[in-house]
Amino acid sequence: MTTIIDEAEATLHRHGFKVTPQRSLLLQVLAAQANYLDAEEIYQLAHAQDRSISLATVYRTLNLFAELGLVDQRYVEPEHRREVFRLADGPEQHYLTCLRCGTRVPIATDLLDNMARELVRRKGVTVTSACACFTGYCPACTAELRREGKL
Amino acid sequence: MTTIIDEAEATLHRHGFKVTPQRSLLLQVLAAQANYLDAEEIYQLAHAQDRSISLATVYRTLNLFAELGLVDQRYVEPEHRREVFRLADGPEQHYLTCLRCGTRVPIATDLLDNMARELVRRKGVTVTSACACFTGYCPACTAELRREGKL
DNA sequence: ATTACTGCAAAGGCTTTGCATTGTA
DNA sequence: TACAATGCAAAGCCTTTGCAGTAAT
Repeated sequence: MTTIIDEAEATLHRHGFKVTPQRSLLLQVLAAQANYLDAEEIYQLAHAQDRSISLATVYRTLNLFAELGLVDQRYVEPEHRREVFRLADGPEQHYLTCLRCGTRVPIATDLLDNMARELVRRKGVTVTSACACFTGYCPACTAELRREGKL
Repeated sequence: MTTIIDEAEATLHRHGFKVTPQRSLLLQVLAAQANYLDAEEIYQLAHAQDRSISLATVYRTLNLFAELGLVDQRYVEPEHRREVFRLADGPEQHYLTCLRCGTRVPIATDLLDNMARELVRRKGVTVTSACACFTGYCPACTAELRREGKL
């Protein structure tokens, strides 16, 4: 059985890139995560397993992976300045970030797909990628704030 | 008749902030623009009218305006790292940025509103702000690329 | 043996901040 | 007059890059 990691390494190979220990390690780290992580977080996780890996390599590798379509490279609220990455396994995920507790609530992708489709229909444009970031309150905090009469 | 600028200055005053020439100038610059501008662009426009204004003041002022709700502070593709600002006059505007010619195609706000509403209905969250950035091709480039058989 | 990849440290781009000065209220 | 706001320059934060050494194919 071929894993995502195997496939990714095959992609590297197919494009003439070398499969280095650092790249394998980063694939392994990414494969173990469901959520988007920033470069620093990815670096920390990798560094814990290989003390010699550098942040520069993490950045270079993530950018390479993004070019090859192996990872989604995005921005999310509220740290909108920082890039986050996730292994491209399934459809891109979008979130609402809770202002109160920081939770990231996933947004059903069909909502965004519908929006993109409608946009294409109405305007005659082509959509190649979309980024939707919502800020607000998660269900738990919404309920709590309502209880406190603050919403 | 009270202008947007008058109202903004009244807001400043009401919150105990001083109405300085720099703030008035920036309001004037922003009021003359329909689109989102980045800090540097705003600085250039202001600087043309007042050689002594500094970029630091532009940043501080824009952040203050954002806190007071006087401007929308956003990120747009493909310069997603750079903040852009626009006087908060009417609903927030979202765009699809054309990869080929750089045009920004406005996205009908009802699409995003619908999405936010559906999100609230399905998940029980509260949405306080939304950011949608689409990347792709504008209608003209979409048509051209189709003609060239590249789409 | 090549040529790409890595680590390190320095630089880059955008934004913020410390401090002395200026100017509004 | 008092305190906020400004300009300047330096620092901060995230990311990229030059270079010499290292390693994958």
